[in-house]
Amino acid sequence: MNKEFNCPVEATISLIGGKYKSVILFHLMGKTLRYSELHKKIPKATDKMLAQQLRELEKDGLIKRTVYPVVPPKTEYNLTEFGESLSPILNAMCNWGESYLNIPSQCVEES
Amino acid sequence: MNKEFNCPVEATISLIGGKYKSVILFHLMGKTLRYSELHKKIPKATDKMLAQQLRELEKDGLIKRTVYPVVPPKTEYNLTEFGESLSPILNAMCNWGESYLNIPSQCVEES
DNA sequence: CCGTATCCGTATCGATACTG
DNA sequence: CAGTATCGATACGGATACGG
Repeated sequence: MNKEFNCPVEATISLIGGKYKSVILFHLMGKTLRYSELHKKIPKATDKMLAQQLRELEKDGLIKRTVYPVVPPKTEYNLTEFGESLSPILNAMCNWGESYLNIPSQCVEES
Repeated sequence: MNKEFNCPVEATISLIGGKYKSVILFHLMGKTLRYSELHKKIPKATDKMLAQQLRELEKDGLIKRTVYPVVPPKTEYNLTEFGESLSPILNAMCNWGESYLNIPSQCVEES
């Protein structure tokens, strides 16, 4: 697999371009969420997809996964500093989607 | 195919998330390029991929394709206003890729 | 020059079932 | 609760050949 990129844009997309990756990252901005909370926010993703994308984001150093050895199980996800550095991009994507695609904003969280 | 999105970010990615789409859009920002010029800037893409992604971008109203009926053939691509509105996102992705991934910038064009 | 057509392997994604 | 395992469909992407 070729991991060299000619263009920064291409490199960036390779990290956040997955079907649910940018959405996951967006929901985790400035927050810590449990697996089930994350899943509620992205209902269309199956467990398989969600777990897989989370593993990749973790491998790429964008998110941190914390497992609490309790019953019932508890796993929390949050962005690393590296992940947080994506905020300008994620916010730009959210704003654009709202403005130009008229997507109802469930991104700007209601409390 | 489900075209409804829960989140603006997801909707945005669905338009620019293709392997070469964001790179194409980026190279066309504020410019008009011929097919061959575009291909030179994205050498890794095959003719098939480049043409396919260009068709999709055209279908989604992000780029305009102009064919000149001359010999040899001449086809030019440029962003629509809709496409230009993505500039903040594309620039953010380029800046981030340069800053955090240390990709040599061939994005900021040398003349 | 600007593509399309065909074939084909791989990666992505979904559905379902199951588990500590 | 937080996943994994398995199977299968389809989309993505590359190689090559060809055409107006």
